[in-house]
Amino acid sequence: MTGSRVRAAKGQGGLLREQLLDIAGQLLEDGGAEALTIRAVATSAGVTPPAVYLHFASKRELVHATCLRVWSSLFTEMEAVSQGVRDPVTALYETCVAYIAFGLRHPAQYRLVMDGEATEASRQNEDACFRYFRDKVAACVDAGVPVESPTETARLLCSGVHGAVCLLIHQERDVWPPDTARYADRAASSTVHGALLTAAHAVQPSMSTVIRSG
Amino acid sequence: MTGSRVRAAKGQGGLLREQLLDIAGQLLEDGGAEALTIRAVATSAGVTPPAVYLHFASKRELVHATCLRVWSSLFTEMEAVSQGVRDPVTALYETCVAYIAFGLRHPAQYRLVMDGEATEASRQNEDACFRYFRDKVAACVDAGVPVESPTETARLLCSGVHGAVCLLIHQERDVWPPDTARYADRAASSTVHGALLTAAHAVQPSMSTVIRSG
DNA sequence: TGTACATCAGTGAACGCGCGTTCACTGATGTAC
DNA sequence: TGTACATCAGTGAACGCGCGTTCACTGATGTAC
Repeated sequence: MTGSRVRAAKGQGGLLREQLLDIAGQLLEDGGAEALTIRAVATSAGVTPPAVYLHFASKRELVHATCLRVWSSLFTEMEAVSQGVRDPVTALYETCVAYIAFGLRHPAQYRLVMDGEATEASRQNEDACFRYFRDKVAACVDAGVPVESPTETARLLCSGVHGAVCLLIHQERDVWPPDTARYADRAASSTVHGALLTAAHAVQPSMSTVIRSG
Repeated sequence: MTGSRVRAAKGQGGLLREQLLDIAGQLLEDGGAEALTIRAVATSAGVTPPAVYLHFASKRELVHATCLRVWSSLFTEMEAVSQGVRDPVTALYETCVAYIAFGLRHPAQYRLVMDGEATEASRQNEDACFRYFRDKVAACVDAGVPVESPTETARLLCSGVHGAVCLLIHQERDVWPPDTARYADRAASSTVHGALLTAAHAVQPSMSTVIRSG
């Protein structure tokens, strides 16, 4: 792809590492997980495949490093939206919207970190994500929202936003749904409502409980 | 695996087709999607790889036929649980539980049909699944549950149950959560609550709306 | 200031692997005469 | 009743493919003397 690359200066071999990660992200974005191969990354960087092994011990490590970048972006975006939001339930809602929006903007990246093989670091990041939601729930509890188990509630939230992302990623983009932002909104709303309501009184839904709620 | 297979009688070549599909399902169950190869299916059936091509034109068609079987099982199980349930919201809830339970019982199959490449038939089945949920929502509407858009609500339901399945599939089985049945229950409850509540008054959640609901 | 040397960022060719798939062939079995 | 033949369910060996990875090598550059 590139072709005209100048060899890095003596102490600057590490530059290629960053470049390779940039390219890995781009390949992922353009062609999904199966487009992310050592050969493609190397070629696109204007370098031969063995050069990749100067910076990553294996493909696994390249993928792993790519995943860490994705997690990092996700956390950054989630933290940004709830800054300065007073109402903790609204903050939780905004966090969900940010999560869903991130997944939709970077579908291949999202799939990679969620469906990829479970390394120790990936498990730690998933855990951090879960804890992030749980802390947001705890803030709601502090503000008086009735929640039996913040842990269980956080799981419901993770499940809800993940499902919303999956469903939208899976669809052909231009066909469905007509309004992505609206869908993300509704999905986040549904997730928060459902999780907190279920957390408040752990009962199976029936017509009476739902109608009363409406 | 098998080894001692007797060649099918003259008119009975089709028997192998069914056997191959059985084996494909088993391989999927045991080793996930990447264990499903022409060679593995053939070997496990006690037959050579080219024999598979007597019954399937390509690997793609074998996978496709496997997917159709999975969809069929899912539909059967969903239809079974809501038979004879009076309360339409409860019926909807039971349908969600059945969906989630199916996904947890057949994780590899579930992933294959959901994440696999989109053929025309797979799109039709997804659509049928979506319509199934929408019909259940329509039944709620008929019974007086306030729902702005059954279509949008059905999407939220699909999203919710899908997320619940994904999250549980993704975890190591014995580690989390402690009680799978309870989780399925809560996730279904949360999904139905959230979807119907969001459908009733399409607002973003805030502390006031949630506390009033609880 | 000149020169030998170690270091470092790469190259080029090749390896083995498992995969889907193809092709020419085989051997049993029902059927027509 | 016997025999030639078409049919059909397979076999066995091989193909090309792209992949991750390895190995011996190269050529520029900073550094020690």
